Amino acid sequence: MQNEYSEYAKVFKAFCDETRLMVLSLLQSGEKCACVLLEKVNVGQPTLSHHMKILVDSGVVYARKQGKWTHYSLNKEILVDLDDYIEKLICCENHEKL
Amino acid sequence: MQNEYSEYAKVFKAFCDETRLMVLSLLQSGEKCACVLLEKVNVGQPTLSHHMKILVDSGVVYARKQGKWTHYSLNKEILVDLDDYIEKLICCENHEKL
DNA sequence: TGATCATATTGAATGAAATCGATATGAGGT
DNA sequence: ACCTCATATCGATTTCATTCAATATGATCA
Repeated sequence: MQNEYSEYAKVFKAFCDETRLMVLSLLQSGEKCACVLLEKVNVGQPTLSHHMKILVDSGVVYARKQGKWTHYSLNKEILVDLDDYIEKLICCENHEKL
Repeated sequence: MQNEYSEYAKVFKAFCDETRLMVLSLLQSGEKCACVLLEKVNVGQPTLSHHMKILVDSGVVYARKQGKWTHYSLNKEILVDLDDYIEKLICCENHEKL
């Protein structure tokens, strides 16, 4: 099974972990650098870095390097796609292939 | 960290697996019994049953028993909640706590 | 009540994810 | 060149998920 579902499954994986959900929520108010995120989240620095990698690889978050810092922000386009995906599920029995 | 994020993380976990995404897509056109789902999905019967349990426990899918059969359908209310959750992330820097 | 069918559960194996301490990288400042 | 700071990677450990074969449950039917 190597289809479009595995693509979406990968994106949804970004949302499967509470630390990552918290990061996404923090990014909702705008771009943040890793050190700011680290203050708010209850994990160590290597663990946060691991989660940020998952978020970036899934496409949900952008990384922008500037000097020593890495600034993260939401990729709102992919969030709109996810929103559409879920809306199609909600939309009343229209028999359209997802 | 035992907060609202872990609640949503559990719901999003339903979407993390391609087999489960395929099931959700199949349910989009209406209620289906497990035997119908089993025909379409590339896993064995116990594995499908395991996935259906995850979907039901997360609240994304309803199970209705009728005689020998179990009929599954989407819980559209929780899908609307997810939709709202993602929309709040998209919505432009409004500083509202998620 | 015994057979059959649909589904659930159990137990075991294998694989993936989360976490952390230690260390590496690489930019800036002295 | 050296030191420091921010972040990334590595290696190991532990925990969690996926899968299947085997078996259990429980409804229907002969």
